Amino acid sequence: MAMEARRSMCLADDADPSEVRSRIECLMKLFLKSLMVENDVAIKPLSLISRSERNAGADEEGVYLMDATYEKDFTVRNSGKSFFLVWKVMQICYQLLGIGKQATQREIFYNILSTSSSYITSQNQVNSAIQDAVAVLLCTRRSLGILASSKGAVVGRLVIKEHGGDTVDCSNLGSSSYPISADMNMKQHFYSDARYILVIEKDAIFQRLVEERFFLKVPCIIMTAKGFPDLASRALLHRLHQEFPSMLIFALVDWNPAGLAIICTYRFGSIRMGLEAPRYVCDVKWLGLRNRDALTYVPATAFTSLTDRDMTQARSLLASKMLQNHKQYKQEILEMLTFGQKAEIEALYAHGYEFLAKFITKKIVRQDFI
DNA sequence: ATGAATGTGGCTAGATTAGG
DNA sequence: CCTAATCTAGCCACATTCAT
Repeated sequence: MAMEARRSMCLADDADPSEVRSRIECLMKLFLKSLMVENDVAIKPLSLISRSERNAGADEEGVYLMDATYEKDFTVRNSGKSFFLVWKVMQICYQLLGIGKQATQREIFYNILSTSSSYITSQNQVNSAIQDAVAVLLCTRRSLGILASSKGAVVGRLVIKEHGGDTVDCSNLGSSSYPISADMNMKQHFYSDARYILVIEKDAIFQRLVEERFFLKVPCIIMTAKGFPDLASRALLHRLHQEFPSMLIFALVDWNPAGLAIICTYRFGSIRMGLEAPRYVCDVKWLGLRNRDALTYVPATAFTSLTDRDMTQARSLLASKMLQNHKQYKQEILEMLTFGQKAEIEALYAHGYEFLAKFITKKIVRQDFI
């Protein structure tokens, strides 16, 4: 305990390209030096911030990592591949930064596939190598020139002025929405007269609200990441939160453990990306569906039983560090476990298609969120 | 031809297992 | 204890296959 208390919070820098490049050069020099020591040739291991639960902490602001490290050693059996991939990622990033370009995870995957295909079998390996690179260099993915590709969309009372000069009014897109692009970085300017930001779990529900032009009735910005939030959507929400700190942010998710997990990812971030988590989190409120909503509005036939997996996820959420100070969230999930059932947002359609908008409006007016 | 069912892939988180 | 490697799960988009 005393050991942990002494550990300090660790954060990845948003360093500029030359700084990142010099960190990579520095590592490479140390690596080469280790090979040239007379009578004691050795391959220097890489030192990374540990992304294990033990090295994580959580406070009101969200998840963070402390400074415990581990060594990724080329000479240890089974570690060679992952050791190589981290270097490979750093090499690609070094080149990207040199020419001032950026690439998505997917592009980096194909890049490695085309040059060193025997080292990888799936994108997952490259993704974790990228996270390892962040943990070695202590700089953000963005500063490495890695873009987070996105599946999210945004609509409503938001005007986006591109750096180049193009202006998009997200309240005037007809029945379409504005895709959250991978490089929504610090260059755009945002203008808005909204009072709320609505984060919707499911695209189908999002589309319904777009169709009804819900943002005309309630002054809001509506966004969705279409399922589990990707980094780009989280980054946009974080940015909007900073631009418009007075706007309240609400999340509308299914009434199941995964719904809360989605809220937690927006609200607290994740341990895996703990070094960057503080750059993505924002104060999301849980609007619905919650226990009382489900019991009040969801017809009995629309409930389904919690699966083993749901219950595992629920228990893991209850035990997680980030929820320890959030009694209300824990209470909700406990009640869900007791009830043993779950329900989807679509279940509200039992009261007609217009009910969804009424439901959301009522919840906001009554300040019924946690 | 049309629309439903099925499969694949991309993204995320987390669980599991083997091994030190 | 720890990590690496591999799976699973949920979400969606998109493509393919299958039955009408």
